Parts: sequence; C-alpha cells; structure tokens
Amino acid sequence: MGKTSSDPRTQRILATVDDIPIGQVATYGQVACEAGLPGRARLVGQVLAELPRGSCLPWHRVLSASGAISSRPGPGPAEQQKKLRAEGVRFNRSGRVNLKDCAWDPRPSR
DNA sequence: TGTGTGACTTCTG
DNA sequence: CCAGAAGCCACAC
Repeated sequence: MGKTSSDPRTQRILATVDDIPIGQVATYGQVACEAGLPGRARLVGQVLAELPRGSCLPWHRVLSASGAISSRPGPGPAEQQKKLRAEGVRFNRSGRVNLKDCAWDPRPSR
C-alpha cells in the first residue's frame, strides 16, 4: 500500500466525486473546490488517473471547465461518454456537454 | 536541487 | 474559437 491513496486530500476528492448525482456533471476545478482544495484541479485529475478500472466511483461525471471530456491515453474517454449518455447526458456536435443544463450544483443539497 | 510532465483553469489577444 | 502564458502541485529522474 502506501503512496498517497490514504492521503486525506485524496479521500476528500473521492468523497466529492462520489456525491455527484446521476445525470449531472462537475468540472475538475469544481470538485477540487468542493473538496476544500481550490485551485487544485490538476490534483483531481491525478487522483482520478490512479483509480482502478471498474471503480464504483462516478469518475465519468468529471469534465474539463469547457464541458469537454479530457483527453488521455486508453479507452477512458470513449467509455466516459458512453456512461454519461447512458445517464441521459446530451453531447453537442463538438463532443461537449452544456454545463448550463447538467452542471452539478451542490448548494441546494446543503 | 532542478527540470519536465500531466484526466486543469483562467486570462489575453 | 484557437494559441500562448502563467498559475498550480505531485511525482519521476
């Protein structure tokens, strides 16, 4: 074990991602902010990149600030869009999501 | 100790 | 809308 998988920051990031409702999405920056780590969007990406395949966490609901799926090697991007579409999230011709409609707003829940 | 890299964001032109 | 620059930080070398 070891590494930073047990780091409290990592735990908060994972807990925040786990709170994103079905059919809604959040940006890396938003997740970082909700996790108490404003300005640490890259850290969110780093943590998600370490997630094991088949994780029960809704990692696919995390998008870049433009509403696009972040590029990275592997089947991740395609799988992410497939999962989101299965939840009813609509993508435009540019492969982006209209954050105005499905962005997660945690405020009403608190 | 320094440099490069990356599932990022925001500001400028 | 696209490119570049700057800010950010963990990690590998």
